Amino acid sequence: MNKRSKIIAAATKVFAKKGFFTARISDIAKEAKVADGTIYLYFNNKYDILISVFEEEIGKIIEQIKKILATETDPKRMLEMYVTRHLQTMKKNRNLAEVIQIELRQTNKLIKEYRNTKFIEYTDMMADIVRLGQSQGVFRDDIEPDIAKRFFFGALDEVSRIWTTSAEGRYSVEEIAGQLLQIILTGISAPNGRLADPDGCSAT
Amino acid sequence: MNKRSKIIAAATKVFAKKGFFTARISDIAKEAKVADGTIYLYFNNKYDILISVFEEEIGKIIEQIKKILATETDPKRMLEMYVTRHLQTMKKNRNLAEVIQIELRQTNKLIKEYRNTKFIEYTDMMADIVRLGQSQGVFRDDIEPDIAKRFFFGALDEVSRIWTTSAEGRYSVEEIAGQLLQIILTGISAPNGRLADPDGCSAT
Amino acid sequence: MNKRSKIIAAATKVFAKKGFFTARISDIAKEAKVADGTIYLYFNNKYDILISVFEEEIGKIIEQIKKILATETDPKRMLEMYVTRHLQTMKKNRNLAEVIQIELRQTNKLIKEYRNTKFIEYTDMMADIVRLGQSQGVFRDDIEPDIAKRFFFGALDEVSRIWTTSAEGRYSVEEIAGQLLQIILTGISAPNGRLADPDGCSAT
Amino acid sequence: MNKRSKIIAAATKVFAKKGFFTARISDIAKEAKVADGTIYLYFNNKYDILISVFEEEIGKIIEQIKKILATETDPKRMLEMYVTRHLQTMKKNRNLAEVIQIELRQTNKLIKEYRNTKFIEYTDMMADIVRLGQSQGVFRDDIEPDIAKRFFFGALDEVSRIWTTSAEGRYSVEEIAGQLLQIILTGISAPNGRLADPDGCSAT
DNA sequence: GATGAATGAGAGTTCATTCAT
DNA sequence: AATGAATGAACTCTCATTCAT
Repeated sequence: MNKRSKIIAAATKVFAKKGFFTARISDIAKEAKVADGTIYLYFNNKYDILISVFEEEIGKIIEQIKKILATETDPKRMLEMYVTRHLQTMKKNRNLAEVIQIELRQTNKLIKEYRNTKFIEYTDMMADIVRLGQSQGVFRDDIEPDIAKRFFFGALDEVSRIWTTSAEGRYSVEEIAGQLLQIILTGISAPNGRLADPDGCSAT
Repeated sequence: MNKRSKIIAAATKVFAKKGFFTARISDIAKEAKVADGTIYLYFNNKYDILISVFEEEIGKIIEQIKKILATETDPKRMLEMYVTRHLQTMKKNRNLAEVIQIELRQTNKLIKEYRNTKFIEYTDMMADIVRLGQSQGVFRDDIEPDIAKRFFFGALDEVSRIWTTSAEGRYSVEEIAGQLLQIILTGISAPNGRLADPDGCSAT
Repeated sequence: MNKRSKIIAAATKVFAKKGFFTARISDIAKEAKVADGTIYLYFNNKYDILISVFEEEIGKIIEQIKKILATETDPKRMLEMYVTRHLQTMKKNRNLAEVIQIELRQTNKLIKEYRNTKFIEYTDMMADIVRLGQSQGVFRDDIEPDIAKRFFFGALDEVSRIWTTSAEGRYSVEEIAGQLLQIILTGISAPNGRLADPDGCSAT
Repeated sequence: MNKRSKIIAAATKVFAKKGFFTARISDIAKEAKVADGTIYLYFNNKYDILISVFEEEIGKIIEQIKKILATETDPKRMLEMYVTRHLQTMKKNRNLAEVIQIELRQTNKLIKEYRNTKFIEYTDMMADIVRLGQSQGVFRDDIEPDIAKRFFFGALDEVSRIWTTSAEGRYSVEEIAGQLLQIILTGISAPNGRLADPDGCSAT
């Protein structure tokens, strides 16, 4: 594992634990087992590390989900995969989950010139699935894909905090994903469409 | 307007604009038109200001929504009111929206001993509405209220960012609320129940 | 008791407990049961309070000792009275003892222009006793009164810390005074003079 | 000279000149020709600097005096050496003298948990000399060594202020030491003992 | 490339002092 | 005369960043 990757991994862990501002460069250096100065051979400054964590780690998820979605054409199944995969990743890699949740909202304030394109790409995938479903007539036409993507991402993001907040961490990914999909799929399916959910109201 | 309220208002504005960490005490003081030291007559430290902003401002929303909900008994209408009111407040008071979104996730890291009870109270109101609907048979029984509350709050919170992010700020509260309720209500209504939405699948 | 005296008393107590720098004006105000601002009706600033404590409290001791010494003409007895009285006062009024010990050395650094005349007056009384004894032939001629006064005051001052330091506080004023006088009187008495101490070496 | 020593030296000088509280960290940094932050690489905080100055500088004196005393067995000569050496050091290193005089009394108030062990060690050396003399029958038995050590240290400490106070700085170490030893040795010598001082009353 | 000691700007907080009431 | 809320200058300490080795 090269130094850069080691630093990214260390930064993810430290940012998750302490938050961007409270984290010190020396914390990251210690975690990565390099000298403080070494970090500046690979990154311009503290913000650059944050952005890199984002881009690289979210980049990985995007690749994974893209690959999975490529094997599927049914919008409902695609949505199911997206949701399940997201929750799986977040449960497994809680540090990343924390970093996304915490820092996502900070970044624009910190670095005005930075457009978080990777993240936009990630949520836009969901909007695309919605559009696909609408064009096939399986999703309601009266849903705005750009609102829906926020709606779904927000729901996913907040729900996945369930594993970092201690209280209700007992739920499995499957349970959570099931509940979410229940609501989402029922909610956006075209009224006369065929629901993925066999409990749906399509049976006459 | 008393000094304390002036400082709370100024802090809300400054935190919203700059984020908690980037905001300087002197920024808040200048905004509130008081001396730096005056702030410490009303608050113990910077974190205390943050917590106070939260408690007081969310407290107000809770009061408002409680009052509204008291006039209504139909769970679907209650959910509608909750959603609409939340979005209205957030659109009107964008600073508060920002502070909630940005800082909500930071607070636990900063002040370990702080349990954000007001916020929990706020989201628990939604879990209660879901439970009420289930007991009346109008909401699906297979929805976990504690997961649903996260789902809905996350969706609401993320969706309301639409007004701070410049791009798609064109949507009105009514449009957004309509979209959300469309999905939510269809998604959680009992399959055999009568949907508020006339386009529902109940017609055989 | 008038306000000014109340403040002086409070300041003595607070300075003794916390030291001049660590003491806050509001501490003194609270102790004196007056408002912070009231203090500035009687004193120019914090340093002024310190100086006043000195002048007034040491002033009292000077008066007392002057009165006592007036009744006596034997230099040895006078020295005895000075020593005993000093130790008695310091044991009884530990706050004052602390203030003298702590602040005496600070004052010149704080206020360059301030000459602690009262204190000089106090120690000069001892030099005068020595001179008197020398003129009467009961004290050695080879002792410099100006060195001796420092010697004796330093010894007295340090010894009286015994009551503030917890360890060896068991000694009574009489014991300590006895020990000191033993050394001092034997030490400065004229070799051929008649010692107050019967164990002296005058017996041929 | 390493950085730590440079800072200690600078701090001694600055504390002596301004006193602990009035001294600013930046004064010490400037005097030591390092950056403010550098100080915190070697010391935890301002108090830590003060304590270190003490421990290190008094430590040096202890070593020196220990070495000298090791060459001597006569208690009277030992006392003479202690006194002379102390005064020599204080005259030469006036800054240290000031720091000891000023700060010695403050430290306990500042840092409750701090026991100034080095200092206690230093004064206890004097008590030991007294005990040794008593066991050899050359010092009076009726002197309490723990009171005597305070007596002598207080006298020494106050007397050495003579060189910082401008007025009577004309005296040489030898003169002052002579005067002190005159009083001390005469004062504590056993009545029937042979005095070091040939002018003593032993000659019949 | 790698190190980590050194830097110094900057921020939170305190508290002596003021002044409107 | 008395109050105490308000002020704002000043200080300690932190930590991102640099650079000589």
